[in-house]
Amino acid sequence: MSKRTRSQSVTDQLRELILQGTFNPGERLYEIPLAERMGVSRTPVREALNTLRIEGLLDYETQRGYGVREFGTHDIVAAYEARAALEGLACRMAAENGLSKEDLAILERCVADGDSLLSSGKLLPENLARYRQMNVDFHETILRASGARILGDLVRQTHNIPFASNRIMVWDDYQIIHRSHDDHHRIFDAISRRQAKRAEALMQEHVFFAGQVLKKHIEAKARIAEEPGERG
Amino acid sequence: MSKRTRSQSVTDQLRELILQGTFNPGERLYEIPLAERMGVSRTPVREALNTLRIEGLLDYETQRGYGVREFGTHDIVAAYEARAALEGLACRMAAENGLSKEDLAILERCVADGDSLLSSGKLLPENLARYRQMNVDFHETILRASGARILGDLVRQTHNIPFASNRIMVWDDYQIIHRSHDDHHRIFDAISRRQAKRAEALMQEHVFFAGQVLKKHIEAKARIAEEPGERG
DNA sequence: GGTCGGGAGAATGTATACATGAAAGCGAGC
DNA sequence: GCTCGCTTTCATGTATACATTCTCCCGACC
Repeated sequence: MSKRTRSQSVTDQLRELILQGTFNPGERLYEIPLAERMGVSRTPVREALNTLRIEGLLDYETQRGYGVREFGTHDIVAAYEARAALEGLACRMAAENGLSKEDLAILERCVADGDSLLSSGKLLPENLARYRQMNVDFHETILRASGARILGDLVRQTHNIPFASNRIMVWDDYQIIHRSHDDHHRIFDAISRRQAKRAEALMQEHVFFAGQVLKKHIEAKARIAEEPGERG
Repeated sequence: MSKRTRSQSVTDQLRELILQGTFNPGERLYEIPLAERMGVSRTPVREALNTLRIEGLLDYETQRGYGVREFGTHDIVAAYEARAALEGLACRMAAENGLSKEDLAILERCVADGDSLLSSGKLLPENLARYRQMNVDFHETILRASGARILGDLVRQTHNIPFASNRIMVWDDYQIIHRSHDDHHRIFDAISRRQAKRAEALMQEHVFFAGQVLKKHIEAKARIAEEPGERG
């Protein structure tokens, strides 16, 4: 593919580290140690820090440097609500405008691929990556088909929250995945028939629901992590 | 206030230049001429270009530099639709959570100030800046009161489109301004009474309508600019 | 003993030199 | 005459040296 600069590489690495929770919330990030860790000079590191600040992952104060922004369940839910509103809007616009043959084919393909991957009654671990890719393709195609580049830009930003990325999913419940893929069926149907309002409502609910699932997942995890210490 | 770095200063200057339409759509921006023009080295210019790229004002390709992104009426309308969805969501969340005494007081004050500035039956030119500030305060207070920092971040991005900033308004029609301020009255009422859904709908319409007004304004301008040449 | 002020150290901000890669023009060969 | 490829030129990418400012600590003065 296309060659990437050190800046881009460092940005991606650092973003990944932050999204994975490598750093503590509020932890300060110093340029020089980061540069040494990444094996580059301060220049690409500074560009990466600036980039991630604008993407909303870092806090910054003039002459005082960068710190990892703190996120709570509240922020994650809000990000999903925003994403639901934005993707719902994109879905409506796409349905109103009508999709190109090519985009319709991509969506149809996504739906069919999902059917196939889920046909065994569960999602096999070796199919995880393909399912995830299918999901990303589905959503990005609709965003693109909306004809409004800004919507994609904004949605991408809602992924820049730890745990909120569309690459993160709760995989342990087949029922939930199945329902989610059923949403795709219905969204595809609504878009094909140019039922704009229905398409919008379906997409809103689809994304909102994913956020609720993730929220419960995180809260359950937090409960498990806390409980062992205390006892009744 | 706080001291600003050259990078921040250059970023703000450059953003302003682009939003004002100083550069032609698609025009390439070279680092060295820009640096000379701004009286700084390439370093702050590069940071500014990177920042504005992420903000969505510039296009960029590796090893090929930056260009001014092209925007059409379509993009502006889409930005307003996105903003309507996001601010509507923020408004609903604010109404659901309930506002602090201080925030309620700010909104009340904004409404009263607007009444006062419009009481003469028109908006005097010398009151323009104050009205504009009032409008910004009103919207930002609600965004803050939503409790979701990401919503403010996203909305700010929708302003980063030429002509789409909340600082731009169509001032030549008192009726429209009056109606817009009447929206503020009703939004304040809905938020005070914790009528979340009503607050959301009002804010959506408030922003959407502003976008439509702006669209007509731009189209009218374009028509005037083109017509003199042809005669039928 | 507490507080204010100065200085040392360190981190960020900026400039500049150097490296890398892209694009365009010129020349040679087909 | 056209095309391919080399070379030159210039813009971007990166490293590094230097400037500025913040922070923290220590000492003097109240």
